[in-house]
Amino acid sequence: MSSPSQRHLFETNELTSWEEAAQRDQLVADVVFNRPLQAAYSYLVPNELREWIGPARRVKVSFGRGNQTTVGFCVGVRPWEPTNRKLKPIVELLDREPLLDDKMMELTRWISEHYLCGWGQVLESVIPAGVKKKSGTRMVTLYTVPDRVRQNRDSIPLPLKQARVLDILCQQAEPMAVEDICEKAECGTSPIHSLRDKKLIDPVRHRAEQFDLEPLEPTQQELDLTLNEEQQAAFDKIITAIRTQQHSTMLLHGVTGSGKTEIYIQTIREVVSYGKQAIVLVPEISLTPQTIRRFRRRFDNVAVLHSHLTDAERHWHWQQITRGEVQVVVGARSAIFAPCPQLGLIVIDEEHENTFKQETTPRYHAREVARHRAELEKIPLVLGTATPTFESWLKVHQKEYDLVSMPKRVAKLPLPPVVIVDVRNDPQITKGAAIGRALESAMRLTLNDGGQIILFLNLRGFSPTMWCKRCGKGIQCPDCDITLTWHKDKQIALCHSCDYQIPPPTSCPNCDHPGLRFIGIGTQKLEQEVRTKFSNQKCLRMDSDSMSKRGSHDETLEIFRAGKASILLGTQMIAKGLDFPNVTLVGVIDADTMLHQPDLRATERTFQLISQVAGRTGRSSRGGRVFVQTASPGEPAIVKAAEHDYIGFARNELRHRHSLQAPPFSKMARIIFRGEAEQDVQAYALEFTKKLKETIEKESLDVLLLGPAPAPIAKLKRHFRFHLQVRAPQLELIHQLWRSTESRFPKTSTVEFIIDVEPANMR
DNA sequence: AGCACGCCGACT
DNA sequence: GTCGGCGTGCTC
Repeated sequence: MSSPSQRHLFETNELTSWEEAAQRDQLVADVVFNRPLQAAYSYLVPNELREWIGPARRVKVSFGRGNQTTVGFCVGVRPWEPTNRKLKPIVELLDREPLLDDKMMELTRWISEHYLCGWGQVLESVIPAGVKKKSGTRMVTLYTVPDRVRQNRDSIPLPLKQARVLDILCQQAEPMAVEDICEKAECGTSPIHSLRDKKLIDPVRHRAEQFDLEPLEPTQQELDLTLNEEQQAAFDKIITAIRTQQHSTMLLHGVTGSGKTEIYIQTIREVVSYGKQAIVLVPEISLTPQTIRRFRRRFDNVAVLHSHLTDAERHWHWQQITRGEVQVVVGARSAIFAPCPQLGLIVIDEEHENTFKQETTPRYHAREVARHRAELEKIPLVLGTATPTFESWLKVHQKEYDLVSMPKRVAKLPLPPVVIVDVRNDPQITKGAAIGRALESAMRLTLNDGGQIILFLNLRGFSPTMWCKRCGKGIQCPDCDITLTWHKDKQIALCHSCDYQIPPPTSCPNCDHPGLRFIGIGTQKLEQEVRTKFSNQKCLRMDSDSMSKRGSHDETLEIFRAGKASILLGTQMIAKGLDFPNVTLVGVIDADTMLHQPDLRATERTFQLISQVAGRTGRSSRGGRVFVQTASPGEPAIVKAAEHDYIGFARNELRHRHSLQAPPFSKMARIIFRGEAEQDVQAYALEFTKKLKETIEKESLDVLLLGPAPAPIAKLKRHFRFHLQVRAPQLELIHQLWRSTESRFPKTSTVEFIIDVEPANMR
C-alpha cells in the first residue's frame, strides 16, 4: 500500500498528451451542487450520454477529495478545451428531460447572485422533492409480441394459459400492462413470465402515473362582475400594459374592499384568452377555501399550490403546469417558480406581507423574484395592496413602478370611522382587563343592534409573562432569550420560539418566592373576559392553538358567517381578507405590541395591521366602526391608520428614513452569527467584521457596517446570536464586498454564519 | 456543506 | 512510537 504522499508522486491532475488527444471531441458539463459554493464544476460527458445531457438535468458525479458520489445539477454543456486539469466523468444522468426551461435557469442563477448563495442550493429548493422523486408514478412493465412471433403464431405449440395470453397480445397493437393481461386472460402472472423467458414476448419498461389523485369536482362557473368606474380605469391600465408585450410593474394601490381580486381575475382572463398562463401569489394565510373557490369559479383549470400538498400532488400539478394545461396558478411564495410554459402575467396580492420572504436558504423575496421573472418574460407584474411597502412606494416616485390607484370601496361604501382609545387612564384596563370602558360599551351597542364583532389581539396564550414580585424577573425559556407564555387551557408554560414547555411553576425558579403574577393578556385571557362580560353571547377564538386541526379554520369562519356566533376574536389570522357584511365593530385590543419592537419596520407593520383589521368592517350598508386601544395615541402610525391616510403616513415615514439613509433609501444585508458559546460567537463576529472592514478600505467601497451587536433575540434554541448590518447605496456594493472577502472569511467549527440579503425582519 | 489532511497532545 | 482530537483548505 502506498502512503498518501507517495500516491501524489504518481497521480497527477496533469494530462498526458494521449489523454488530451482522446478528449478533443468530448463534451464537458458544468455542474453545481446543493452546497454554499459559488462555482460550477466541470465534468466529462461519457459518449453514451452525449445526446441526453443538457442544462437543468441532475447528474451523479464523484466530488471532493473523498470522491463521494454527489448529486448535482448540470447548468451548461460545452466542447472540451485544453486545460491542465484532469476532469472526472459523469457517473450517471438522472433526468433525460430538463427539469426547468432556460428562463427559469437564468432566474435561479440570478437568485443565487442576488441572495449570495449557491446556484445548486436555489435549484434544490425550486424543484419540488416530489418532482425529483417522480412521486405518484411508478415503473410498470408492459409486454408486446415481436413480429417474428406474431407471423408464426400458429406454428408455436403452447400450454393453454400461455396460448391464451399470447393470443390476447397478438390482437393488441399497443404494449399491454401485466395486470391488464392477467385480467383479460383470467390467469396469474406465471404464464406471462414463462412466455417472457421463452422470448416469445418482449418486456417494455414504462413510467406510469398512479392516478390515485381525486379529480377536481367541477365548479359552477360564474360570470365576471361589472366593474365600477374606478375599477374599469385600473383594468384598462393593466390591459394596456399586457398588450405592449413589455415588462412593467404596476402597483395597484386599493383600499380594503376596493375590489382588487375582481381586477386580477378579469386581467388574467385577457391573458388566458391569448393562450398564456398567469401566476397569482397570495400570503399563505389567505389560501382559504373562499379564495380558491373564487378563482375556480372563474377559470376552468386552476392549480392551487399550498404547503399541505403531498409530494405526489405537487408532482402532478407540476406536470399539468409544464404541459400548459393550467391557466392560473394560485399559491404562496414558492408558486413563483411554477413552470408555466407561456407566462403572461404575475400578480402578487397583499404585496406588503412579509411571508413572501423565505427565511431559509435561499432567502429570497417572492416579489423581487417575480420582478426579475417578469422582466425575463417581458410581461407585466401587478402588486396589489392597501398599504404598499416603502420599497414599492419609493419605486413609484422614482417612476420605476406605475401607480394604479383605487381609493374608494366598491358600491360607494365608506371606509369605517376609526376611534383611537387612550387606555392609559382607563379604570378597567388599569385593573388588568383587556377590554376598556369605551370598547365595552361599543360592543354592547353593537350586540343590541344585532351586529357582529371582531376583536384582534396579536398574542396567543393566556398571558405572555409570568413575573416574580420579589426578584422582578420574568420566567425565561432556558434555551431562548424569551419569557414563557402561560397557556391556561393546556396548563403549560410555553416558549413561542422553540416550543419548550414545562408545567407552570408555583414558585419563582430564580429566588424560590412563592406565588407568581401573570402579566399581560393573550387571546385565551381575552376569551375568558369576553365570556364573563358577555355571558349570553357565543364567542369564537381563532389562533394557531385553537386551529391546529385541518379544516377547523374554515369551520369556525363558517359558524361566524352563518351568524351562529356574535364575537370572533383572534390573532393575525383574522386580520386578513375576511369579508363578513354583518361585522359592524372591530376592536384592536392592543395596538402597541407591534409598535415597540426593535425593528426598522415596526411602525410600518403597525400601520398595515390596523388598516387590515379595520378593513374587516363596514363591508355592507350596515356600516361599521373600529376602536383601537393604545397607550400611544399620538403615534403617527396609529393616527394615520385611523385617518385611512396611507399617503400622509408614507410621506412622513419616508422623510424620516431618508434622513437616516435607511432602507429603502439604502440597501442592506444582515449577517447573523450563531453558536453555543456566547464568547466564541462574539469573538468570531468581531473577527469577521474586521475582514470585511479590510476589504472596504482596500477597495474603498461605499459600505457601512453597523455592529456586530447581540441580535434582538440574543439567544434562540440554545444558540447565542450576534448580527452585523451592512448598508450601501446599491446592493451591488454589498455583493462586491462579500465576493471579495469570501475566500478570507475566518474559519471556525463552533460558530456558523448566515447572510440575509434585504432582510424582512431583524429578529 | 462535507471531507481529508496535518499538526498537536495523550496513550501503549 | 501511534491514535485520535480539532483547525484548515479544497472540491472539476
